[in-house]
Amino acid sequence: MRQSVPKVSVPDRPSLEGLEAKWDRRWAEQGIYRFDRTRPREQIFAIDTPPPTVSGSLHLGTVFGYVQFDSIARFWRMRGKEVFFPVGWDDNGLPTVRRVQNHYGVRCDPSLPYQPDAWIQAEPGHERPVSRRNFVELCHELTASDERVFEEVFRGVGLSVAWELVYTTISDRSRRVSQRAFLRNLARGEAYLSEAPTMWDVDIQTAVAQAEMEDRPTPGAYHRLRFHRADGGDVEIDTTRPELLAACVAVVVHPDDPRWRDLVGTEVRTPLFEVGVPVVAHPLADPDKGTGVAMICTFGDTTDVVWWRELGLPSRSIVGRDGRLQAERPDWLTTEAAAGAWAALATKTTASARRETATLLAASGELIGEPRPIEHEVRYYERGERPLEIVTSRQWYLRNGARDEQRRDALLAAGRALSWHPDFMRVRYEHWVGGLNGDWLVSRQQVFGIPFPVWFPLDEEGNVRYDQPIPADEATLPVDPQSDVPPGYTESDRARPDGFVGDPDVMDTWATSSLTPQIAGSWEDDPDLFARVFPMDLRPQGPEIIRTWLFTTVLRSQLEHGSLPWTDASINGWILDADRKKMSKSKGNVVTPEALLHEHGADGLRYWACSAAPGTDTAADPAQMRVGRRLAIKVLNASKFVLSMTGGSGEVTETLDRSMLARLRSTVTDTTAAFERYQHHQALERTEAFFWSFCDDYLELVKSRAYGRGHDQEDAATGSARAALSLALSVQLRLFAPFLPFVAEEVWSWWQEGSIHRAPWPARSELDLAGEDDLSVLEVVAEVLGVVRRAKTTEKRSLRSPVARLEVVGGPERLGAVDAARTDLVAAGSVAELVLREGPEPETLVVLGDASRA
RNA sequence: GGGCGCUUAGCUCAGUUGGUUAGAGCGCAGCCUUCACACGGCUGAGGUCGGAGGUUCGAGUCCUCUAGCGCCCA
Repeated sequence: MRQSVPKVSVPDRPSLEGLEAKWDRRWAEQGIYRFDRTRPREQIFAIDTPPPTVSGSLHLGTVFGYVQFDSIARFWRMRGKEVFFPVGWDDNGLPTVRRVQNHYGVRCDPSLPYQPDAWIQAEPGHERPVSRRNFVELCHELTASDERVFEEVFRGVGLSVAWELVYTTISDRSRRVSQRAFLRNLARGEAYLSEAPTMWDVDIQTAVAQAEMEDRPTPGAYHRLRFHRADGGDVEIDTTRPELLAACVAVVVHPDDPRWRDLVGTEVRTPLFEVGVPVVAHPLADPDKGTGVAMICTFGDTTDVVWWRELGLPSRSIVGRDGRLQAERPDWLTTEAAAGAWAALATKTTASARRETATLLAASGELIGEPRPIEHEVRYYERGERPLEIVTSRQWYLRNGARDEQRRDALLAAGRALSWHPDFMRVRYEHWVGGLNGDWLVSRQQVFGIPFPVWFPLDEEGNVRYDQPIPADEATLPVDPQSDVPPGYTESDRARPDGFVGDPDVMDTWATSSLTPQIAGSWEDDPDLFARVFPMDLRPQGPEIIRTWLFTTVLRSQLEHGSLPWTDASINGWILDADRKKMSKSKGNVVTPEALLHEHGADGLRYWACSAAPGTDTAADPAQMRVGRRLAIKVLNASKFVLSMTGGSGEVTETLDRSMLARLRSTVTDTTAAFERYQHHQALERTEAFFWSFCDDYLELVKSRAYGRGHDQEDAATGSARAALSLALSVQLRLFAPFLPFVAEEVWSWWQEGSIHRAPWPARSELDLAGEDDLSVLEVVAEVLGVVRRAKTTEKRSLRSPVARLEVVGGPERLGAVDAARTDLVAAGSVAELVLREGPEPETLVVLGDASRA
């Protein structure tokens, strides 16, 4: 076991200042993290990284997650794998639209003409209308500058990203991949167009998918309405949505409810509008709610949709896409009273129509009592501000197993085949897949997004033939059907009878994000690359997007490739603020990564992130970052010390040295196993624990010998210490490299060639120790040294003060261990006389020297 | 209402397949300065692992019930 030491160049006062900038620049110059695409698949570790949503600032949670799996990436790279570590920016869709509106103070008005050389200044707070194309240009402009800011942060925290692989979700490549995948879904019958009731955001004016909805407690009120029976009696019905009375198509009771059995099959008349509606029975009617009778409207909530569909009821829609009651009187309102009531409600928003309806009902005597205020859960778009309405519209859907048991089972099997870290996250996937209640609605009515690559023919009367979509030719992708022309037509055919129209909708952002492996791997554009990286190894992501990003990626991969997109998924936890509250902009408790990076340094911030277990919610704790920074400084100083004692070369012969290396060897084993199980926090903890005992005990014990005091410079014992120190430092720096890449690289550069981040991961074989002697020596001697220190501290002496007599009592093993390190122990403790005595109980007795000589 | 997770020292958290006196850091207390480190070092005090019951030779670690918190889905 020989360790040859090359030239060493250690700064006088090592410091963390400036390391980030220095090494980021050198890594870029030397292409340390560049992806070598010539390597075969089995030598590649491919990561499907989450593209952060491009907005004003990078969320700390994004940095937290990225740092964690960067440590994994660095481990595998040192392990000899070529790591495919791309990064993408999600700059497509509503968040970008919103940001552009707010940043520039503009809104998109598609009716305006394009202004080619418009110079639009940022005037937040305004709402200046601009053309669609000008708006899209602003989207590109702003996201490009946001992305530069994001990249700076990512570089600042030392992510080992292959920057040549960067992609954006609005780029031509992403458009091409999204559109191609959609065309294939369409060709295989997995995508279809359907006109159906749809959850609709009335402000943003777009359809919303199940995955993007959430329930929020919202104030409402029960109104008790008087419906009229044919025999002259009344039926009382509670509703929270009286404004939908004109849309009432039936009233419903539970089939087993004895109170209303006679009513079923009869007809009742609605209040105000005097429309006859049937009384029907359905098990979803809750006898305990209100009077046990509910009105069915088209559509007040999703239960209405179920009743409407299952009972074959007619459609009487009155709410428009703008969330207002329609202007013209519905043709089923025929009486004079009905017309009068409608006139008072037309064009009102649902909220004000609700109040007006209550007034009208009170006046007609058909409102019983006062409305009773309640708070109930109401469905919203997660980015929206008003409750969702249900409107009927034509949308694209993708089959996701909700209506197909075989497909659903296949998706559940995929979830079981995937390795989850932590494992319990799998349950969230299974519940989501098991609870899907409809196919995936992928179309959105928005300005900025990836258009559907289809057109529709018009018949001789100018009607759109939605049943005969014209798909784009794959070779022409990406296309914009608003400006491009379908095969076999010319631009002059647009919007003419016997001509065509382009599909005006864009895809849901998840319809693109679900294809990140295909985008990053250049599916079809670069088949050689794709074959080398797909299926990938790891999908790291946050827990909140299991039902969206993770599920949809599995779905698309299964539809297109019939395989899982990756073998492992690692789910990181939430970031909470110091008070353990979830960080959010509205609470004003968001801490920016830039500020933390500036204050604690990259390695300090990384230490905090890597200390957290996968899947565990974690507080943004500055104290933990300070600890990390302190560790990095300690690495600098301890390394400087170690390197001051190396020189020449030697062989590790001393038992104490061998004992230290044996412990390091088991640290390497544990750390490697932890990384292989995606338990980066355990790897860090083991490495750190070894390092501190290395500094506190081994360095203290060995430094006198390593200096060569009282020996010739080339003494074998000195040579042994120096070789062991040198080897231990090399191994420890490499163990720290995934967590503290800057300080590890800095120290490495003092005495080694090349980057530590391409150096081999420490192997047990480097620490192969011949011989069978007792390797617990360090443990025993460190314990004795601890007793000596305690004695000095208790007596308030300096640790350098002399010990007159040190007596160690114990069995032969204990005494043998102490004897093996006798010289080191005596030197480290300033011991005048060391006595070993056999005895039944281990004991250590310290007699301090004369205090005056201390 | 269903599901998942968490509950370990004052605080923030580790604790792998159940196995010797339950670990770390912060904070706290005391001590030590200049020959690696004051952006420091050493030493110490402090938990019986939310509660109850069970399985076991043995449980923080498995099972049942229960309380509180968080998240997801109804």
